[in-house]
Amino acid sequence: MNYKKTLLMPKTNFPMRGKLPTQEPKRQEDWEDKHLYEQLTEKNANRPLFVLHDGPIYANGDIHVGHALNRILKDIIVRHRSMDGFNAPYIPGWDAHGLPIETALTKTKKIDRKKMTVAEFRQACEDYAWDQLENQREQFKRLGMIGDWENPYVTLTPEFEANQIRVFGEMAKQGHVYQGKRPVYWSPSSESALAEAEIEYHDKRSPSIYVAFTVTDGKGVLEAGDNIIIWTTTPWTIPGNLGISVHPESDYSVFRYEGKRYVVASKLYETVTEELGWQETEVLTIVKGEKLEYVVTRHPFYERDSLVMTGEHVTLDAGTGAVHTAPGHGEEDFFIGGEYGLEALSPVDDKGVFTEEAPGFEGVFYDKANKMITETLEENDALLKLEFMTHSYPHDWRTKKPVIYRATKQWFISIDNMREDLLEAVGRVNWQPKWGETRLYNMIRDRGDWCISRQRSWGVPIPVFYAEDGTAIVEDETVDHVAQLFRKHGSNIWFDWETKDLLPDGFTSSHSPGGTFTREMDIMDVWFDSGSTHEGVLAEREDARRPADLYLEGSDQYRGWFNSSLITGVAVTGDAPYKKILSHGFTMDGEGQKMSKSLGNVIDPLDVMKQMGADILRLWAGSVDFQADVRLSDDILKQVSENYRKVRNTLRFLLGNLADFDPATDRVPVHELQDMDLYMLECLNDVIERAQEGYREYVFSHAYSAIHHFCAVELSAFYMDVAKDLLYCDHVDDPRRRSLQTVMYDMLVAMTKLIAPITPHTAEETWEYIAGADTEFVQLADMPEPAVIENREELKQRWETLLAVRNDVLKALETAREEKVIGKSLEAKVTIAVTEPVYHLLLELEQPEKLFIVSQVEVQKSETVPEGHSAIVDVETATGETCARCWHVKEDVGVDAEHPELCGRCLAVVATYDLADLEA
RNA sequence: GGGCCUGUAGCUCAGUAGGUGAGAGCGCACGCCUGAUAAGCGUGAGGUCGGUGGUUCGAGUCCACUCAGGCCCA
Repeated sequence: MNYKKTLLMPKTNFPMRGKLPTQEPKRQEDWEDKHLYEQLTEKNANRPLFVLHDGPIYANGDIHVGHALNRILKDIIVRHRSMDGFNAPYIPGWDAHGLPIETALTKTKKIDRKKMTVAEFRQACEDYAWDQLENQREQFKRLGMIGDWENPYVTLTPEFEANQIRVFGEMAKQGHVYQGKRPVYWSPSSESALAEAEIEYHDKRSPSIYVAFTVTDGKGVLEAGDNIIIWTTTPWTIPGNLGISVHPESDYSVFRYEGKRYVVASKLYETVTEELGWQETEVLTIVKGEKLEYVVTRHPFYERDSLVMTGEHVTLDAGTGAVHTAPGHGEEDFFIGGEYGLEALSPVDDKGVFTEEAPGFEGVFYDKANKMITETLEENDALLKLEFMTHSYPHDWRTKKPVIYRATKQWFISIDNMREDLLEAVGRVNWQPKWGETRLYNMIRDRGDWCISRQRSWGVPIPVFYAEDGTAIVEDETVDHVAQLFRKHGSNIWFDWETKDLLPDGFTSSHSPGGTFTREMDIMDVWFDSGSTHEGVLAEREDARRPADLYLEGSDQYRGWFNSSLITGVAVTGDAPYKKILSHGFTMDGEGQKMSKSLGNVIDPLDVMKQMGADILRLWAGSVDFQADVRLSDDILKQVSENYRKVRNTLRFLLGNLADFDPATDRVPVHELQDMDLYMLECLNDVIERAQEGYREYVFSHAYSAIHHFCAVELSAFYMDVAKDLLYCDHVDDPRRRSLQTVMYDMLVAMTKLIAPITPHTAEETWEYIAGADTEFVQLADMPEPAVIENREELKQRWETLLAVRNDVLKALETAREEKVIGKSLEAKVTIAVTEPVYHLLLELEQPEKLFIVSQVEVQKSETVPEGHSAIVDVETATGETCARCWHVKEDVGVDAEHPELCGRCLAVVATYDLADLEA
């Protein structure tokens, strides 16, 4: 007869394969329909708050794998903390202002900015931003993220803008805000500043000139009358020249030509003299660049000094090694000039025409002035050579005309007067990894002032008014008023309303006797937007708190959000807006190289979710050491899928074998558990402790490996393999079986909870199948507590010894298999010789053959065992008949005539079943 | 060029405060099972711990340099 029907085989509808790509979206809909997030916050309402403050994502484009990594990590934290005794809200954030949106709009959509007002254009930007937000929101939800998706924070909302204005006002009040000059890309043809992204390079024909600057004070290194030679392709910037830069580490040659002395970098001496066509030159001496610092030369045609400075930016691959420096006409020039206290002289107006600050050239277009200036240089005997060359030069991407560097008035945040406070605040923050502190510290220590002006449209206006005499008005009264207006009407009014309507009623100023005012048209750097989230979100919302417990972003944000938030936070509250910074690395390809379209090694998270499922991507994120850079490739995903399968099948096996187990009635108390089951409960305790520590300390890979290792090694390869015989063959109510199931049930519940933060879809799916699960969603349950077990150490040692014996048995069985003595292990009888203490352990086992999954075991004492082994194992064919039901080879098979194929044990079990029922 | 970081088996990770032979899982190879079956089990082969040179009785673990990657600046 077929006794298979009398076996208690695993029974479950939990599918072996998850079909994640199609199942996950349904589950996500279910979460939404049943308001899982609201249920969660309600349930945790009275628990301590844990605020993970979300850094805003820029509202443009599809999410990439970096976003996915960042947000999955955050979701793991939120989900875990929510199950670990905290109220952990998640408010997703979007950065919705800024140039990329302007660019996307003008580029992809057919919008002609020139035909619309600023306010209209800004409205178009806002519409676009909301569309992008919607798209990204769906993609994040597809990742399985839990959070307040209906009420995210968005930097373009009136409340947020109002708060941002207040941050600005507070900083102004404390004297951190000032107006200064700084060179920016300027397009005379558009009469506006351009961003880097609006520049394209084309070939341009330019004059190339060598100019001599005569030394007036050689500082004991050079002689008055010596001539430092510079080279430039923009003669028109000579009126703005205030200095000459040399490299401190390079050598400079002083040489004689036709009675005059000249200076160039030694490395370029040959090329320069050749270029100038000078022969019979004579090198007189060589000076290191740093010695030339503070040498004074005379401007070639103005009555003013030109100072020699040293800078690392000076290169020796072209020119003379002495660089013409005009702080108002170049970024590097500006910075080095700043170090030496030079002003950003920029005698050019909006149209690119020289002002009276450039005597002799007033009213001349800069490009036209090139010739005049060159002639003036020649008249002053300073021009050594003129020729023309074609080179790559920045152009306005819209008008295709060349652009220039021009210093304009900008608003700055002064870092100098708050640097000490910032550095101290850095010291009070908890950093993970530890080096984050050094990194941000160095950055704050070395950073210059923060230029917050942007000559753009799509952003928060700088709330400054100007009086008739040009005085800037930044007062509490005006700033607060603007903030209130923005909160009510949005910031578009800044561009729509009359200036007087933006000022408080009856506002007057002694600087405006006529009572008229104008307003600043620059907007704020978007880093000011995101840097204000602690005010606009943490301080504003009921479900948040400042300082946040945690900020978690990619390591690029030390320069970005961590930085800007610190500055505004310290200014507004006196301290950092975060208690802890956790940072993650970047996602590289399988070889550790950065992903790029051209290399074709980019992995799209949307594809991964479509093909494998969000839980696979999440499991990847949970498995890697994210504090350094992480790798992602098809092979890595394949491996993650394999590991997922292992965990999933383990859960499935547990479910299947608990089909007849009702925890309410079938549970066995801990003190009545079989020893092996108790040991496994102890193993579960271990996993719980390790996984919990991994989650709590933000080392998810430890939680992941603890869970996976437990499934693969402890459960699948050992416990469940051994348990099958008892589960299948024993009587349903056999206490040994119920003991097993009790532990398996606890394992199932605990494991489902433990995987929930990383793979919520799979966890919730499993939860649905668990009989007696007391919450609707596992997310609403709490993390498992380790069971109370006595003599844990002793228990562990006992079983570790037994498992070591088992290893030796398995090896011996494999050898026997190779020698064709046996096939499956149940065909074997093993003789195990062990030392005294182990001998007793084995004897204490009621049925040692179960542990080794063999049919018969004989235990012997041995004085010694070979080094590295626990036992001497001999394998032979078991004696007797194979029981048709339990497949063990037994001597007592056939004792009952009615069931000649059964062993005594199976006979007893079968006797309790109504076989007729089973046949039917 | 500067600041910070990473580099242990094909892959993902462990390697405690320097000290018995460098580990795990996955993958791979070979085999078993066919009562977890597009599953399960076993055994095995894989590493000059990026490289070089030091410190030390002894270094994957400390120091210097170097190579390769990465983030942020210039």
